[in-house]
Amino acid sequence: MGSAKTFRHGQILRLVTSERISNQADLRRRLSVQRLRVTQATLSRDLQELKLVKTPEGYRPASTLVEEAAPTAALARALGEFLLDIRPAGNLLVLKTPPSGAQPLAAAVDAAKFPETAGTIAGDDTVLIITPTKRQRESLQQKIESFVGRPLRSRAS
Amino acid sequence: MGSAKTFRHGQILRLVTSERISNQADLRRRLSVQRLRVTQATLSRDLQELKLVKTPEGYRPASTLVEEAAPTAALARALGEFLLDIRPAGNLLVLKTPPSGAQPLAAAVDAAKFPETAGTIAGDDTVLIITPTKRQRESLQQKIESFVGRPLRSRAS
DNA sequence: CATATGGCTGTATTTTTATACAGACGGAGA
DNA sequence: TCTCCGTCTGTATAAAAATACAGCCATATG
Repeated sequence: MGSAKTFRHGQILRLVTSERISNQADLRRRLSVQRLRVTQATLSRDLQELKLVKTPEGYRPASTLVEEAAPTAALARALGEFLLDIRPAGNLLVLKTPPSGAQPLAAAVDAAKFPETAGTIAGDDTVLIITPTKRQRESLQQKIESFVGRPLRSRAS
Repeated sequence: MGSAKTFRHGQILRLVTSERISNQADLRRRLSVQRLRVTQATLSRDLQELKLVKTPEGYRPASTLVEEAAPTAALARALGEFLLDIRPAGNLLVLKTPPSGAQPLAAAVDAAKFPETAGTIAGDDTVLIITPTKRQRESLQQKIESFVGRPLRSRAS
């Protein structure tokens, strides 16, 4: 008998793909229905070996975690990659990027769906963000700056 | 001041994408370097809001978890999708699939690298698995059947 | 056969994460 | 202004997960 573990792994995979199992005690209960009695410790090891990670929706194979992350994650990446400068101007916010960086950055800003943005326009190395009021521009600017972890060139008001 | 949380989220995203952070206490330490002092409880909430999940390689945005799962996970899926019947024959194991299902199923079997398999041959709707001995075929068959959660058509010996 | 080795598991415990609860704060409206 | 509400956070605790350690069993080796 050396296939008990393999068998159990198969059952675990079936269970987690077919129903929502939110913790190891849960998994243990489901398995015991199938005459598989093991301890939580063993399941902890099993889940690691199967590369299943715990998500709010239960355990998932790492590969199928294709759901969208919070859009802010993409924005943080885009800002880190493209943002050179922030230039506020009344109710407008101008973001400078390297050549051809504006489009992807603007896309990320759009995806973040900030309530302050009335609209964005992207050129080649410039993104223009339009907000209804100066106050909202300040709010948005503050948020965007919070995503940037390094100093920018200038930010004269 | 309502952007403290947003700022912290940005910093967290930067941290987890740039370095390997293996638990919340760790994250807490890194943040405190940046003058951000919060408790573990807050970080637990933050990570949930940012949809970051804990993996052996640190916290990751759910979307970028593109690494390969354990090959058995892929096999379980492939079996669920393609396997119609298991037909043992001495030291051979024949898997029947729907039309054009054999190639992907065989690929998954190969990837699983069972020690019993001497080789596999895939036609259009048939996978032939060759094992050195009948005993090994039985072992492999048992494993494969363990991955299947539903009854199959026949399995006459 | 006797001993050694490695894989697998359970027990007991530690470590990590989630949450119940309450307080602080700011904004909206009377 | 005062009160109500909702958001955010900390404290304390509960819940969940990981792991140190030991034992068991099967196989390998002399």
